Amino acid sequence: MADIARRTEHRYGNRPTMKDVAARAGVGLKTVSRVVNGEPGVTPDTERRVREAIEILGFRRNDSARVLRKGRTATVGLVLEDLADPFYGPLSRAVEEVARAHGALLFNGSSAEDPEREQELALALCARRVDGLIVIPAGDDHRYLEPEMRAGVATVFVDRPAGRIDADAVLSDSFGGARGGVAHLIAHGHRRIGFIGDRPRIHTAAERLRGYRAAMEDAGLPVRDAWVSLGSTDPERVSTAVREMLAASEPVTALFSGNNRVTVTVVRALARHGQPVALVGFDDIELADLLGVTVVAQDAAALGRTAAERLFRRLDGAEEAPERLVLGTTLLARGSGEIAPSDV
Amino acid sequence: MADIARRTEHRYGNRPTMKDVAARAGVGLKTVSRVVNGEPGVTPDTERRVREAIEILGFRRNDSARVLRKGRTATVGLVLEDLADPFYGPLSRAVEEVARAHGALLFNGSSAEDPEREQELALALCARRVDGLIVIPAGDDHRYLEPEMRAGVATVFVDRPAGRIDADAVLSDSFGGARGGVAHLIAHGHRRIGFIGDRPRIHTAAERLRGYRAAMEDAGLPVRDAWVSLGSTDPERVSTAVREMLAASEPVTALFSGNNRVTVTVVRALARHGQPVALVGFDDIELADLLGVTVVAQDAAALGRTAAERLFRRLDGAEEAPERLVLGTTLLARGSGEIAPSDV
DNA sequence: TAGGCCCTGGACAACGTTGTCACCGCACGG
DNA sequence: CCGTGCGGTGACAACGTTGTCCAGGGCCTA
Repeated sequence: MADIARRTEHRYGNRPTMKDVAARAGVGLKTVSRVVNGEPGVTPDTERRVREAIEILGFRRNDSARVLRKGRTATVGLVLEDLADPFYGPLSRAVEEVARAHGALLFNGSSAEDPEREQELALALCARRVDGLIVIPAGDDHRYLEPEMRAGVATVFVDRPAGRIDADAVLSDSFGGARGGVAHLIAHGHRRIGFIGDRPRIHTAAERLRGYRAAMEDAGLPVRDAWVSLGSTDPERVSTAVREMLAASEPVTALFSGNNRVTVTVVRALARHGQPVALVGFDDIELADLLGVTVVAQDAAALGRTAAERLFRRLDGAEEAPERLVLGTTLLARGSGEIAPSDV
Repeated sequence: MADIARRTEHRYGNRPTMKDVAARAGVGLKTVSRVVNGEPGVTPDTERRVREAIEILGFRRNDSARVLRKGRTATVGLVLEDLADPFYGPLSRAVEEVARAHGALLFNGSSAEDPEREQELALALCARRVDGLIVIPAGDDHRYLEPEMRAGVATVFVDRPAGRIDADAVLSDSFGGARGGVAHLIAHGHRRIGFIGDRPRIHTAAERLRGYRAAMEDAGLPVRDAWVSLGSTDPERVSTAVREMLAASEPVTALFSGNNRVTVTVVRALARHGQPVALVGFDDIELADLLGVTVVAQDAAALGRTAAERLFRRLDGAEEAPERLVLGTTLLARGSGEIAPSDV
């Protein structure tokens, strides 16, 4: 009686366990375990009785207990920046597909570009004993993950490299992509080009800025301070930056925008502006083809897939040294990047 | 010795446990547990020794064991259709935010619109003993979840209702939204309006079709078979449907598209078509404002938030009867829906 | 100074599963 | 006819944590 009362108030509700199934089927506990796990050494008749009992009781194995015993969770965690950002959806989905192929489930979490929240999330996932972790860094110091990695949590960084530790990273070629995009504008006759990017402490943002400067320098062009704007991707800020660059004493005739969110705002701002202004954006955007927006596209799904494959190779025992993989970008010319300078 | 060897080959690598911490700090196991969980009854000095040991050993509590003991996992699962679809990103993010506020982590999985995969995923999550489940149904029979729900897994369906079981559901007003969108076209003078939607076994697709028919009937307009196209959202198929409707013996002068993916393809197809054709789409799309696409917008984030809040209310003990919540839609007039019929 | 109480700390069982090992009965070979 | 081997089965410990309960010591009060 007391026993029943205790079970009833237990939080799982009243889930049957293997013990219950065993009692019902009139067999031993271990035999149930064997049937559930498809292990050999059970007569067809016994197996049938066990399966009946499972069916009747609605038993489902408790993977928490299984994990505790086996040590592997068949679970990986993905810490990204913002699941609502259209760039991360395909990336996450690609990771999921690879995980699924390896029989693993996926935890998703957004850091909201906050280093503390990234750490909190990553460590919570480690406490859940994920087998592996894929992290899109928000912070620039990942030493907090060292004990975890030593303890066997496979870890791969994506989109941006890890800070202050040696770890796998899968990146897009931000520097080369931006350099190529800006060179494209220069090739179309532009000499005063503006750069509107994200906060420079974000690795990709800094790399793209570096690519912009490199392309300008390659062409022997100066870069005025008024042509570079870095900061949040807040539409208000970006719109202001666009307005100021177009109204500066040496106004720009073309813009390079540092990521998809900036590009969206810039496109809107330019639509309100009367004269045509050339634009190349980093990251592809849905419907950008119809709007004729030229972009430097990166393959988000490939980033996710590559990172996940590397993760599972490690989980399968590969002992390679940490490596940095860089994926190329593609310039998609659609019109906005091929507009000629309006004055000169 | 044998003990050490066994530990070493254990899959966690060599993670310290509370026992190890206790030994190191020279206290009892339970005292470590108390410190880790912030329970009272530990002198500051003892606590300090324990914390030092934790720091040195790099201990992190094993939540699998904790879960086994406590019965609650502080974990919820979200089964959606495709994380790469821009509609589901914000929804997922909204669920995550609510989960985070309740101290829970989120499993994400995509069913790829495959009922079997949906079931497989949902049951795998139940085996992991998620406290709750949010499901965007791919299938139309969810009786397989009955044992789980009886066993205490809180379950809320989103975007589409559950099939053959009584459960909470949070939906957008597909019927009303479509009816309003089509009425908008009619109000602008259209009498021959085409409908291009998703497979009709999907609840929302069927509802939107019903809304279309209702609006036409309200206005006393006939609906020709050639004006209705249902099937996959494959661009090939949708483009063909657009072409055929515009070339039919009674060609349509306006189109209503059933969801974001269809709309994207329709916009592309109409861009290739010479004459202007009116269009209203269900679901908002990024940059649709710049393209001037009139849409019936639903609030994906609100769907996710509402569902998650309901889930956690249940987890907090609310014993309300299953309920169906319907969220309204908003018609955003941007130009494409206000084009007058080209002939008549 | 004795008695009781509170505060701190630890021993032990339990959560539900899996790995190890030993047992039982039967067939087969010597 | 008995030993050997093997296939089928179950008892038991262990995974790492938390809840229960008890022990010991210091302090307060009568």
